[in-house]
Amino acid sequence: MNISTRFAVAIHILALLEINKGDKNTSEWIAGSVGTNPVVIRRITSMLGKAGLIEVRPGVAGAKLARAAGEITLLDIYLAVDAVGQDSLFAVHDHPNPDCPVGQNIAGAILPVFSLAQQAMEDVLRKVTLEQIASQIPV
Amino acid sequence: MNISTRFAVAIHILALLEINKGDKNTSEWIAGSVGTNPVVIRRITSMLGKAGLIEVRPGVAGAKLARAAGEITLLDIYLAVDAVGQDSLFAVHDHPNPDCPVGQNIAGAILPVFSLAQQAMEDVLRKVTLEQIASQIPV
DNA sequence: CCAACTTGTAACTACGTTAGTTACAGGTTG
DNA sequence: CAACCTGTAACTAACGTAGTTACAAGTTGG
Repeated sequence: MNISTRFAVAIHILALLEINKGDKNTSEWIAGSVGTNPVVIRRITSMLGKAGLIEVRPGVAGAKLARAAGEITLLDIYLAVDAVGQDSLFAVHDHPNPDCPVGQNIAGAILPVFSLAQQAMEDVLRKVTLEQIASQIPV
Repeated sequence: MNISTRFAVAIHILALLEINKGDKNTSEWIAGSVGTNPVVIRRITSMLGKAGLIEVRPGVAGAKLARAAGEITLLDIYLAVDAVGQDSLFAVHDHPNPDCPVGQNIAGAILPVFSLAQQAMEDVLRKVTLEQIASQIPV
């Protein structure tokens, strides 16, 4: 299993908004760069808007960053598009047998490790800003 | 999206084998502790066997660890059960527009970060052994 | 040697998530 | 007011997971 392309597409969209400042970045135009359908873009910009990362208004073409690219981290984007859902990155089976010592204690033994592993991944994303990504794209 | 319970169930199975050394750990018995169907267990023990983590033989009840619990890491198990598939943990959209500077360069800009994030997560799993998990389960 | 048991695996179902699509309501603007 | 946009519902197809039944093939004790 892997994390949905929503996350990568969201980064793509925000990088576009940063680089094409001032132009009219309609969902149709963005879709042309991403290689998908405008509705897919609008679904994601809607999530980014609700998370406060961009400003979008119904009826008004385009969108723009709500704050500087240097102050938007990949973790912000990851959270905005619900990249791993509300659950943990790691799923644990629901009904271990409480009458078995292992069944009773396995969740308690592995959940802390799972949590640390997920945090380590998210910490990497927290340290990278949209500006750092955009700076790698030639104008 | 999250990592399949196969991973957590595999850890559960191996912890059982470590703790119930000597007993006959049939797939049916293990299924009782995990709270699932014996076939689900056999599917996973088959993967663990192919990865060389346990010894199983058709027709012979039970399974046992192929090496000491202190020498089996959670990363070994994670890889054995194909927890994130053969692809990266993070998916990237397939058809960005090569005629757009962003479309052309976005993958190159984000893949290294995705790779680092995945590695950070896997490094945590590498540092935890099955023995450490099993030691948290009272006998 | 055979009856009882086991593993390995195919095949099927049900479910949830994703991505793509069409359609349309409602906001905006020249 | 006409032309354009966003937001979102609804539907489809594809894919992975988990659970299940069924059965072939291996093993073992009496």
